[in-house]
Amino acid sequence: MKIATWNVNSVNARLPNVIQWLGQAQPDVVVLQEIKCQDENFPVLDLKAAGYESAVHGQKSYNGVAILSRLPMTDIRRGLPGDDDDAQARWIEAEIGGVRIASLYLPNGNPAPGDKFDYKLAWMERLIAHARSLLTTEMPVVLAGDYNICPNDDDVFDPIGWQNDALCRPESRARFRRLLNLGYTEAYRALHPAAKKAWTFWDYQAGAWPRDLGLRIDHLLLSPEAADRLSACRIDREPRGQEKASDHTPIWISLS
DNA sequence: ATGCCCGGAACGTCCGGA
Repeated sequence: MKIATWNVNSVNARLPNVIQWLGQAQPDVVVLQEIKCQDENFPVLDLKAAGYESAVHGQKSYNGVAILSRLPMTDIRRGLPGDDDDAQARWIEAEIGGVRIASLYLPNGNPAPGDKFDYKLAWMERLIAHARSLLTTEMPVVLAGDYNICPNDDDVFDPIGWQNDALCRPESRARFRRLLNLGYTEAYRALHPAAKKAWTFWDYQAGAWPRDLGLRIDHLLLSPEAADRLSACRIDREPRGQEKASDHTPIWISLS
């Protein structure tokens, strides 16, 4: 089972890139972030023609997450539990082929400190609580998406310059480590512990892509039952170099 | 380094992104 995550920075602006990549990479499941559209504007029919069913949790203009799957999806749940007043569409999960798979878009949190950083940290507390509860199902769990966290200094092109950014601050990293301490495995580092410049994001500005100044912020976290089946994890840089690219590129795992 | 870019909403520019 091949599972990918990709922050597409508007699914409608990115549709040709997404369709092409699906045909080339042949993932079974892709979780998307920043679809930037309401449910009724999600390109369900184009993706169905490409072989994928869609589960969507959209929002006007900002945020929005979705799951694309070649296999049937059941028990679809929208919204991260823990705050009924949270209107931001950043979480959707479904059961697919015996695996519970989530698409998450963790808040950016800048500027820090501030209200947005407080929201990020509070969202992470809810994520930790929900991730803990999912472990009790004894089903393989894959929590995939844009975490907006560089877990360590190797995951940012300029760790000193970014040390006070919400993506790198110790409060953000500490909560990410708490997720791992629950028993989750971060797939890329598990298989590539010493890899450098394994970026998944390059800013549109300042020539970040041609200069290879990036961040590693898109992650797949695996419960023990899923981690036991992890056989590959790769970052596919090719889509970032295309015309009209997203600022993120896909990262995928294979489960045996 | 956040001025540079990009998408959405909207139609002039601002917000959000990371």
